[in-house]
Amino acid sequence: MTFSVAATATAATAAAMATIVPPPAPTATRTHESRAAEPVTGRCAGCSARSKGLCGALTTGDLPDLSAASRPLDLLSATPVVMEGEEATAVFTVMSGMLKLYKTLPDGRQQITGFATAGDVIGLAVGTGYAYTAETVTASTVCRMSRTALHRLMERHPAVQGRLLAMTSVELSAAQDQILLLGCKTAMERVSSFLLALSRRSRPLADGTPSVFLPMPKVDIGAYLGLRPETLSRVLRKLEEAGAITRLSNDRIRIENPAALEATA
Amino acid sequence: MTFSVAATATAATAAAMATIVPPPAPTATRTHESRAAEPVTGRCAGCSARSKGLCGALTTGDLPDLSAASRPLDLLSATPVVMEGEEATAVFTVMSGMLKLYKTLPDGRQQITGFATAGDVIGLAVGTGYAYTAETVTASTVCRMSRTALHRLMERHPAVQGRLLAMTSVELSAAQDQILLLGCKTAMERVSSFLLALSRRSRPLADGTPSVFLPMPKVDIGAYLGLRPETLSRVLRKLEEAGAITRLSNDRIRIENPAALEATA
DNA sequence: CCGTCCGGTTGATCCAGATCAGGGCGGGTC
DNA sequence: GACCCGCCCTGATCTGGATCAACCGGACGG
Repeated sequence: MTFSVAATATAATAAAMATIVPPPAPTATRTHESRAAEPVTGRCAGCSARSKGLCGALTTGDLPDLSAASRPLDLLSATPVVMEGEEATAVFTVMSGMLKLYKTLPDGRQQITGFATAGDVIGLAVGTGYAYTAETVTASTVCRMSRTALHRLMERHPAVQGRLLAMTSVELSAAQDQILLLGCKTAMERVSSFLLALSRRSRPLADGTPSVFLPMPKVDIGAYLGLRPETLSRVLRKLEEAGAITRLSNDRIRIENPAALEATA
Repeated sequence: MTFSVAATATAATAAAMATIVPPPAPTATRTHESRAAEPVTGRCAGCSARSKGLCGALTTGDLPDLSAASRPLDLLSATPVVMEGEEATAVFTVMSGMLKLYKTLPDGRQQITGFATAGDVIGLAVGTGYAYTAETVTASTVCRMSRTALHRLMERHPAVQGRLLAMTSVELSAAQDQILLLGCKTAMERVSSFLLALSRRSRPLADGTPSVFLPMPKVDIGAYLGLRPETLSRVLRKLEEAGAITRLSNDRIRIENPAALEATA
C-alpha cells in the first residue's frame, strides 16, 4: 500500500547507476563502495545517522535487520544518486554531506525542491518513478536500501512505517512553506527566510553568534529560491550593508542580527 | 508517533469553531449538524466518500468503528473549518463541495496551497497547530474526526496508517509539482498546467470534450498560481483567442485543444 | 610561469507581470 | 423599479527581478 506499486528487485546499485548516467560535469564522478568487509551486525551500530531517519525507529536489538538490508556508499561531489522518472528501486539515507533534489522542465529549467543532509531519506516515490533527481553537492556518504527491503522492514517493524509517515508529514509541511515563499515573497524576503531557516538548523560559531554553511554554489541557492544568482548576490550585499549578516568566506555567513532578518522575512 | 504530539481531547466541534471565528464575509456563515438522528452503523455505509480518503482503507465490517468516530457537517460557503496555527484537535474528510487551503503572511498576503474536494483529508498537522487555514469555497459537507479518534482507529486498523502515508506522499508530490510551477514557470505555463491538471481529474462533457469546473473566484485561482487576477484574466483570453479553450460560463471552461495546452505548459 | 575556466560580483538594460484606474454586469436588497 | 456591491474584464503605467555584458580572482593544467 504505502508506496503503491511493489518495487521490482532489479539489482542495480547506486554505484552502477552513477557510472551509467552521463557525468554532468567534466570533474570525475567515480563512486566506490566502502566498508563492505566490516561485520554486518556492527556497521549500523556505529553509524553517525543511527538515531535519525528511518533507523531511529528501530531499537538496538533490530540492528542486524537494518545492517542486512542496507549498504553504505561513499560518493564524490556532483554524483547523481537517483534520476527523476527512473524506476524507483531503492531509497537512500544520507549519512554525511549534502545533496540537492531538483525537478527539470523539458526545456532544461531546473527547480531545486530541497537540500538533503544527514538523516534525510531520499528516493521515496509515490508511483514507480522517482519524483526528482538527487545529486551530491559535496562529497557524501549515503546508505542504500532496496524498496523490497524497506517493505520487509516495515512489515517486521511497524514503527518504521510510523516514522516514515512522520518524516513525510514534516517534508510536506516544509514544501508548503516553500510554496508560500515562492508564491508571495520578494527576493529580500526569500533570502532572509532561507538564511533564518538554515541558521535554526546549524550550530552557532564559537563566540555564540549564529552562522550558516553554504557549500552549494550560488546558482543552486537561486534555483531553490526562484531567483537568479545575480539577484541573490545583490540581495546578500544589501543585507551585509544593512549589518544583518557578514560574509566570512564564500561558503560561510555569520548572522549578525537575526531580528533584522526576521523583520525582512 | 505519526503526527507527533498527542492531541488533547478538547471537545470543540467544527460547528462551534465556525461560529466562534469572525465571519470573513458579510454573507451568513451559519453551520448546522445534520443526519445526527440516523442509525450510527448505517451512516458511513451510504457515504459518497466511502471508498475515498481514510475510509477506503477499512472494510465494510469496520464501518461501526468509523461511524462512531466521525460526524458529518453541512457547511455554507466561505465557512472556515480549520485555522492556521490553532491547536489541531480534529481532521476532516471532504464528502462534497470544495475548500481552499491557504497560508497567510503577517501583512495579509495569502498563498493558497491547494483546493480540497471529495475524498481529501484536511487538518493533518505535524505539530500541535494546523499548518494552514481551510475554508469552504462552495457549500460543502465534511466529516469530522477527532485526533484521538484517528489515533485509536490507526491502532485498531493498521491499514489506516498505510493509507495515511500513501495520501501524504501523494500530497507531497503534488506540493513539489507546485514548487516547480511557482519557481520556474511563466504565467501562461502556470495557467495551462493548472487547467490540464484539473481536466485530468474531472469528467468530460456529454460530447466527450474535456472541461473543468472552477467554482472558486478568480482571485483564489490567482492566489494558488502566484498570479494577480488581472494576469489570469489576460492569460485566459489569450488561450481562448488561440483556440485552446472556450469559456462556457464564468465557472466552466471547455478544453478545445489539450495538445495546445500541453505545448504551453 | 602563463592561459583557461568557472564561480561570483557588478553595472546597464529590458520585460513579464504587478499595480493603478475605469467600466460592465449579474445578483442581491429595499 | 432603483440601488448597491462583488466579481470580472480591460487598458495604461510602473517596477522588481531577469537578462545581457563585462570583469575579477582563485583553481587548475600545461
